[in-house]
Amino acid sequence: MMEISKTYEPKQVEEKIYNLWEKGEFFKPLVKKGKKPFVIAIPPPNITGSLHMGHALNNTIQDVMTRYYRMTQKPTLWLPGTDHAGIATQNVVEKELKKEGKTRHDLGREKFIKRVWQWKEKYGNLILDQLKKLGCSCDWSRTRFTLDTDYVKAVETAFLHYYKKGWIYQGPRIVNWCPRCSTAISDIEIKYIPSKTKLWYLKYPLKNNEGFISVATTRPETMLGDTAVAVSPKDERYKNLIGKTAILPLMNREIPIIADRLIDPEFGTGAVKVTPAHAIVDYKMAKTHKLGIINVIGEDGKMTQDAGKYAGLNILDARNKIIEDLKTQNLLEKEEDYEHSLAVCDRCGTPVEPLISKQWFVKMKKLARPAIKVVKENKIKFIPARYKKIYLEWMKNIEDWCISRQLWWGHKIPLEGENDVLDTWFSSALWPFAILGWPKKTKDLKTFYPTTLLSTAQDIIYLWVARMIFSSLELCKKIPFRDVYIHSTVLNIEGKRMSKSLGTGLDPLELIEKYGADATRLGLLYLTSREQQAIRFSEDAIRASKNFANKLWNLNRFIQISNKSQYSSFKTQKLSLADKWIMSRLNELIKDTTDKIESYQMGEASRRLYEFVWHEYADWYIEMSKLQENNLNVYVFEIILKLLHPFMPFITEYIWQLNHEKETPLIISEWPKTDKKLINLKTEEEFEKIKKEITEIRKKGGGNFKNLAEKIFKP
RNA sequence: GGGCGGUUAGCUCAGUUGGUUUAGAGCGUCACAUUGACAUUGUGAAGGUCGCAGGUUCAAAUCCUGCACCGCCCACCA
Repeated sequence: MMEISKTYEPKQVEEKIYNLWEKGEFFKPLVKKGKKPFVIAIPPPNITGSLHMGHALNNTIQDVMTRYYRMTQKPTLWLPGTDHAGIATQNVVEKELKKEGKTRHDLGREKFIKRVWQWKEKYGNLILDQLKKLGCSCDWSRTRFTLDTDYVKAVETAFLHYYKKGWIYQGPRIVNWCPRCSTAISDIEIKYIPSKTKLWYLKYPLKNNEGFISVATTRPETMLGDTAVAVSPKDERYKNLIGKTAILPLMNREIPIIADRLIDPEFGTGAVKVTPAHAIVDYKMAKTHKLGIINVIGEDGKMTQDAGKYAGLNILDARNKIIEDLKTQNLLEKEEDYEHSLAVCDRCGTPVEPLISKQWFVKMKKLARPAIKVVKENKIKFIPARYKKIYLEWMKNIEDWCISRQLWWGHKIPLEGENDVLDTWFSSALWPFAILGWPKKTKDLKTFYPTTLLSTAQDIIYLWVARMIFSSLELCKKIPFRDVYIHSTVLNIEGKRMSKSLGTGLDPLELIEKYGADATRLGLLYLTSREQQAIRFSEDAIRASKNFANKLWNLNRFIQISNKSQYSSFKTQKLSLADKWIMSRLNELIKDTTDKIESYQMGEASRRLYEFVWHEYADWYIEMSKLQENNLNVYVFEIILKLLHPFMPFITEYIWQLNHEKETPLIISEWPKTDKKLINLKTEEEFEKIKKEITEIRKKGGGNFKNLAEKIFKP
């Protein structure tokens, strides 16, 4: 090592160092007897995905934890992989086909699936390569995919297990239907967007010419399937109408007027049309009041034969026609502008159509009970703790889970003659144990299950976290993980969600390119704090971290080229006040960093490290070492490299390698231990006083440091 | 409609169980500095009635109540 460049160049270092780690197989766990392993199953990114800021943060967090525990010499395993992502992937490939002027039906099921696999081979590992650029130390030899042969076995086993227990049943039942994806979707795959529409007030004549009852609706086209009118039992206005009969206009069908507590007397006229086939609440009322159920909208989004003369029309045309017809019959009382939340498909944004369909469901009651218990009793801990309440609330009110999807890409439902596939999340729910070999009793499963930590985003708690918990408890009789860490959402500087489609996204790979992986990682963490629900991304933090990397680089340069002698061994009796001070501060730092990492306060840890390295070690100790006979520069610096390694793995390893070429690489070196005897608050106080005196002298424009130097440097 | 988080220097954020006479950091701004690494630097400075209104306390950015604004999640607003 002759010449070292004046600035740190991440690009020349990162790939080289990553290859060195992979070659050395340091990402594989070293299993030692009697040592409890630390294990993370990665939230498998969709094969359609590319790294976004949320991934960058979440995987940095996981890598910090992994690298830290690896250095504490625990057997440490971070399991990677990808998710086949049913709807998402199918949509992407369908879009590709569309460019060729084809639909999936032109290809047929078999050829289409083949095509998706081709797509997967080509692009499916892109995101894993991006994780490598970030520095993630996953055990790539254990990479899994949710449609691997073994994984398919696991899914089948799980399905049959539930089936044999009688917990799986088939509809018909009302489901959320996406007409564009032409599949059922679950409640949590819906999102709501604000939408401007009209509220139409329709007049339904009462039998025997006794007048009218008015109902308000945003969906007049569904009236064709009405089988009742409902009012609140508390509503005085309608008391005498309950039990009477109304005539459904346009269809001339007699329908009862019922009372149900689900009706809010404040809304509209207080009377509501009941369409059990096309509204979830109405379906519930139909069950309690034993009402008829009439399908007037089909799975293709068009009016069915039961819609009479409107059959075959699409929804909007039918709506307009019906409004027109009601107007001519003088049955439209009024219409007003109305804003409400429109339910749309989370994947494609198409308005969701609730309809009756034959689907597969998992009964949730019995699965939920133990999943509530383990969280209530803190067998599984949520961090931040507030998510515990959110989880429990959802689990307590859980509905049966619609697990069939009318897609081609996914796990086929094991049953004769079934064409449907399973909800992607049914397979993701098995992730932490399926990737370790379940249902086979593998060595890995025995050694590494249950896992230690699940780190993920808050929007996935129900969709995924909850389902892993009940699946594992039922199928493995074990919790899937001990801690659930919910990281902050990364917003842009305006406080808006980062999103590619909104143009508010920022590509972490560009940041890595521009500032280096270490700076990207440290900068992101620097912005976070454990309890924070959201953080605003600011490129300044990444830029500052890049400068910090450079500072570290130059600290090394200085230490290497300075010809000061180093203390060969560390002996307390010979130390100067400055030495005692830095040792005291250093040992406090070791303790703080350790505590903060273990309690998921990585933002705090990174800020603390930054502060110490730059403003205590560099600005004071290194500066003073220039005046002192012997010093502890190297000793302190090597501990700093270790403490920083989980946060900035590339630069720390590189510097370490420059100085320790043939020794143990930093990645598997031993995490430093605190020596409490060296923490001395009196020394620190004394030193702080001198720092203040020096600052005062500087303010006055310099002066004589001789007396102070005596105090500081004399051993 | 319910639940939750936030509101501290121009910007992004710290501030541990309420208490070291001047509330911290990074970025930005200003002044000065090239004397053993780093100008991606060093030294120093300016900049805050801690969202608003009450309350508890000897003492509140920190606890309580109400309100406002921003954001997130949930929900059967027809």
